[in-house]
Amino acid sequence: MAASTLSEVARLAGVSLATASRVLNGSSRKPAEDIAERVREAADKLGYVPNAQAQALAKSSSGLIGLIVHDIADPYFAAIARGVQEAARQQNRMVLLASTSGAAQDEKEAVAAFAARRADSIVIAGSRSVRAEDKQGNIELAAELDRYCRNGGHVGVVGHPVVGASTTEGYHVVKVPNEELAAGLAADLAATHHGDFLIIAGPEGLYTSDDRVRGFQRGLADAGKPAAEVIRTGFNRAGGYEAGLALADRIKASAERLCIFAVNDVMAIGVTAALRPEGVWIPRDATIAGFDDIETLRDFRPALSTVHLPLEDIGRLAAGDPDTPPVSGVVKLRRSTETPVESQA
Amino acid sequence: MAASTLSEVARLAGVSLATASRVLNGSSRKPAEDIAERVREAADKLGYVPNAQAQALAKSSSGLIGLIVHDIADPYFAAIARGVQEAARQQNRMVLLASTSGAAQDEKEAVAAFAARRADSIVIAGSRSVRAEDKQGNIELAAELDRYCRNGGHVGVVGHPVVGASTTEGYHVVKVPNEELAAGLAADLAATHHGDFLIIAGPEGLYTSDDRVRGFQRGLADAGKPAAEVIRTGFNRAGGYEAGLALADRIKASAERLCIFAVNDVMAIGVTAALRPEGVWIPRDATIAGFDDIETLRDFRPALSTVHLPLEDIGRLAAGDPDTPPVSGVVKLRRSTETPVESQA
DNA sequence: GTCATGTGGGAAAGCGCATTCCCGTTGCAA
DNA sequence: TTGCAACGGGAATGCGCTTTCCCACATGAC
Repeated sequence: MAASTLSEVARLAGVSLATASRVLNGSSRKPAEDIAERVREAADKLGYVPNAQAQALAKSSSGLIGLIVHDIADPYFAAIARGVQEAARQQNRMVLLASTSGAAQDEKEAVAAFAARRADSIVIAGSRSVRAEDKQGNIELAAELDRYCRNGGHVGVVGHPVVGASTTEGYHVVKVPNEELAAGLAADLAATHHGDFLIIAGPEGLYTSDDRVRGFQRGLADAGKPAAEVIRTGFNRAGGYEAGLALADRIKASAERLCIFAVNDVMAIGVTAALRPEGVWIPRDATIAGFDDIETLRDFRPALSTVHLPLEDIGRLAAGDPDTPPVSGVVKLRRSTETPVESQA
Repeated sequence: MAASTLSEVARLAGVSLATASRVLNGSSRKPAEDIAERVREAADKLGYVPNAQAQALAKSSSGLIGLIVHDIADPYFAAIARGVQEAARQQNRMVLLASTSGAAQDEKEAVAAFAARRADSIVIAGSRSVRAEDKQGNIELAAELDRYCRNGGHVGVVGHPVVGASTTEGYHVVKVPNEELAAGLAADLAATHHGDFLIIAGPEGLYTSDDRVRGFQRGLADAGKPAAEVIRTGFNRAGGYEAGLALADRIKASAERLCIFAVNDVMAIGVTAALRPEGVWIPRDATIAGFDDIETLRDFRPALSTVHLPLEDIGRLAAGDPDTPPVSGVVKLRRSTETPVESQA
């Protein structure tokens, strides 16, 4: 049994298709109340559910908003997704999800799929990359996006413009002041930490990571500190863990406390997790700060110093919500970078 | 400029609509290679992207799979969402997301919206509830689902059947052995813990919570222990936090260590977070176990004893992936329920 | 050479709906 | 009473595509 159609409803109510349509879906023309009532009754009796596909086809507007993330189970993206979801809800739309694990090629396919579904707008979260292996993918992605925009689509990108995208109509970037905030974090840390700094970053070419590294270094420089050494690894917990493992001996051997900046929270957690079984305690033997202020991680101990980012707002902004304030982060210094009492003075 | 259509492609290639369709979208009839090539070239030149809406309308199959969660930012749901997403990818579909914060009324609307989009199948994650205030909502939800199934839709529900749903064709439940696993957890804990047990549960009527409570009590009984006191609170971190606050004094006053079972991990984390500033240390002053084994929480210290649930698999199963093994959880005893050395013997 | 068979392309009929015309009614002013 | 505008309902068209049906042609066997 297929779902009942509008024409069935119209027939049962004894009215024309047009009238039934006008009654059931908001039209500017309002049929008389008695007729409307008859139509509604008929629809109710048949359990009529309008076919959104057909509506979309007829009106050429799908009520869909596409969301592209690396991994929906990553709390960073999940938080953004929540914001997008909320904005969609307000706009009376639904969100279409695509996970791509960050490959530009996959993202291109996702954009094409969204375009095929005639999504009203597309949100791309997740860091852009200029790595060589992504070059071809980036070009194709940019072309696909460009085409989508020219066909009237709206695109919201979190963080950085898609590499090579010519800024066309309907394309907007939610800027995240990664560099400034990282600089701020460095400044705050430099105020109390007197030893070396070390940065655990994602792979080179990842914009978000690179921005944060640059900002942090600038902050250090402004504070009159020497540049920090940079270790490159995966942009996730596993990457942090690995780096932590590699670092343990060095920390234990050194007399001075090291201040580690991991370019995102989950990496910082990974570092901490690797260091702990090695007997390296935070903040006693080393201090560490992250970035993002992931909600699920706030109960970690030692509480992680980080930079708070309004991820939900970012999602809302990218989804085109006009009432959301612009992105502004806040440095949160917590226990993980506290200077222990015995080493003060 | 609207996207180019199939008929434009056909015209440019000098073939009929039918032929173009057969070339570009998998049909059983394969046009001759030279013609096919011409069509593909034309499509390429025009940047043709098939209109999935129109395709869906014509073949009455949308390639959409709807996912209903309470909150996509909750790591539990995010993990399930990842599984659903993967299954969708394998089936060459896209997932449509809806967050409802658990209200049956909202879920009903989400189902209706999915039905309107002619989603091929719907996955409902999140706990069902028999609370009085959800009664009406549940009835409507069941009716909506029933209608959707009769119209040929497939529904996968995580955990428990929707209250009042008559098991129709196309309706399947991914059973999660909450009760058995909770019993297993209780048995394992009872083997080493000799004091009282206490359960921090979600609101009464929430199936998942109730099952875990019942299972835990049964496990205690089987081990010859008296039933645990049950505290009811919110099924989230805030609920756990509140309960922890209320519990702190009692724990401090008591000479005996209490073993707390929070019915999910985030609640357990909430409890721990509330207890910590009160000077109550886990596992020294009390032990605690959770449920779900949320990935993001695995780096918490003390490591949380819990029951591992294959959340991604659950998502995959609910999305109708046939290759996924059935759900089986595992009790994970970790540091949070370890008996400290000084109190042994 | 004829007819059955098969092959491959095209015309056309929808899929379910919104919307533009079109036309019969009604209300009101002149 | 007539004329005109405003109103409200219906027929028909089209959104972009799939698919059935039909037909022209080529091929083979007899």
